[in-house]
Amino acid sequence: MKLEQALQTSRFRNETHKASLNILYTSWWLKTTMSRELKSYGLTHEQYNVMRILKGKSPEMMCVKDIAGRMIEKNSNVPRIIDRLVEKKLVKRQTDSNDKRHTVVQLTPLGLRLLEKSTKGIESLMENLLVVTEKEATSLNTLLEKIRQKE
Amino acid sequence: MKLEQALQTSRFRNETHKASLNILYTSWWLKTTMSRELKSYGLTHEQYNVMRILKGKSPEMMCVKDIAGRMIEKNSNVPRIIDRLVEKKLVKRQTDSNDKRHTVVQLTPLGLRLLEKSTKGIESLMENLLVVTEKEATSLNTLLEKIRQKE
DNA sequence: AATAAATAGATGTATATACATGTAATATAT
DNA sequence: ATATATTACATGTATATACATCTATTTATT
Repeated sequence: MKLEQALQTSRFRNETHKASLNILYTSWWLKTTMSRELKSYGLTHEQYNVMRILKGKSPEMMCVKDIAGRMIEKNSNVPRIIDRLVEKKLVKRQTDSNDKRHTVVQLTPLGLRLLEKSTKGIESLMENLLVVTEKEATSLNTLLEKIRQKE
Repeated sequence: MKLEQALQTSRFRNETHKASLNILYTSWWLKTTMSRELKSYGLTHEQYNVMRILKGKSPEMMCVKDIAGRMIEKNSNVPRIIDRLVEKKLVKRQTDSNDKRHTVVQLTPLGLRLLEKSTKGIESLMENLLVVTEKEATSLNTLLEKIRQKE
């Protein structure tokens, strides 16, 4: 869908302005589509993101700060997301014995199984949804990093 | 900043997977940067978005549904965002006399002045921040619309 | 005209974001 | 060694998202 149609407007100052709205809209669309799929596993996008991060280091435990540093949205309130995962017994949380300021977190076997199932769902969804060539994706990555150059 | 650095990982299945994370991250970055600027005017990104939409049609009044259809995030709870704008006397809200189901909304002179000031701030911020050529921006727009082709 | 269906939006709930503040544990400075 | 600063995290608050449900009004059906 063209952005003009999605936002029901064609008032863009220039292509760069349009691109910024296009990024925000595409991100919302992606997140929404993924969230709908994740809902069938009882997960939110953020809970899934935390679990993916934990999987990346497993079977090592990770502290809250390290998880937060890998989150897409850097202001995520990771302790609270972990609260919900603990309630659902998808992760285990304990105080680090070496440094009691640290809270370390780990996927439970239940969490790992759910992550694997949901990841399959998400990956097949994305494969069908996002039909661009590797070359186009590379070009997109380059342009997005260019737009963030003053980060 | 490279995505690898932002997310502290280099585990991407392929360029398309990386692109999806890149879109989500760039969107978060953009939104955060804009929100910081908008905060100096006492506005959230969503409140600003509603006000921009109202300006686009002013001096006509707009109903809640029409505003919602133009929002970037389609699940925005527009009545509640308007609540906050009404509290701050930035918009005026009333029932449509022709169809009492409709609530029509309009910027107040105060709202219009604040919008003009904040828009100047946002535009100069973006101009300095997003340094890509028109050509690159066009190419980015094309790729984002391609990635959403199955929308 | 009376009834049913559709529409607009208000409102409720769980979760998340954004950010401020509080608290305990550890590291650093004197 | 004691005081101070820093770090890691928990927790509180306002606002937003995502979605369900309720209510008032209008439109369509019979």
